[in-house]
Amino acid sequence: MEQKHAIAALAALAQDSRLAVFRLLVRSGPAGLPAGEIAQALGVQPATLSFHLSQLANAGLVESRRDGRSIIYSAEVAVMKELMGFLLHDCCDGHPELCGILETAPAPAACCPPSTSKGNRTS
Amino acid sequence: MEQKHAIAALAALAQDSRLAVFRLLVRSGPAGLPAGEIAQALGVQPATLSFHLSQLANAGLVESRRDGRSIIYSAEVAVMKELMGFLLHDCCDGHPELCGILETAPAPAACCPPSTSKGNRTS
DNA sequence: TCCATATTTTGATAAATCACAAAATATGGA
DNA sequence: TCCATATTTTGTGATTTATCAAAATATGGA
Repeated sequence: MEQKHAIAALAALAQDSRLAVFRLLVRSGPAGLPAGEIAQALGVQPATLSFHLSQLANAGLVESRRDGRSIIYSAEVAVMKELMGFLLHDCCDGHPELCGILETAPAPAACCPPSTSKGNRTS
Repeated sequence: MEQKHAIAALAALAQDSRLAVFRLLVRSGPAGLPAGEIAQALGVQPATLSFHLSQLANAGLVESRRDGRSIIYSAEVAVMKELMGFLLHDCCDGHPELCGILETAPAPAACCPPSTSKGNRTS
């Protein structure tokens, strides 16, 4: 991932409606959601949502597929991983133990806490 | 982490100079770098850099400490982790295996590839 | 105290971004 | 084909953001 692409992704997420859209799509997984449902769930007008969805799509954070009259959007989680890698690239100049990022829960764990255990507190 | 804070962090990173600053500080680890060196390394004017550094600091992405006449900035990697967790919260509605995020290298691994092993099997 | 260095703050202009309304495009069914 | 539904595109005004120059603040040493 190059800087230009990273900026596009970050800028796409740095907006209230778009961040909400993305997180909603992350929750809905590969199945995704039609634009209409997203608009309804978030209470934004269809035209405004469409604007934001295209921003997210241009940044590669969501993908779309048509299903009849609806267009289903879903999150591209892999791009998020790339973004993370880019942001934290070569941390501590090859001595990652210095920043302690490996010692505590990594992003995926924070992302997907197992629904079975609730008493999950990070010390 | 709340949405407001996440937006602030994302917006702070969604800018060329600031993203470069942050990644430079990630590389320099807890030791950090004085503002002057950052300005020189990136070729931005001190006043402009100061503006960007305060944006990053307000977002909690960097911290500063004084060392004589210099002010040393360093990256707050922990905040990045929180941000990741927030962005990918409850992915796939409790079925993270669906998006495959757990199966490949997580963000920290991408961040800090162990210098010893390179065998990274991503399908 | 006085001066040089390091950094931040202020002020102003140019550019980018957001939200809404209205019109346009695409699909499915009668 | 014609119409209703779903989504996108276009146009506009208001807000935000980035950059530079100049002034202000803070620290260390003579």
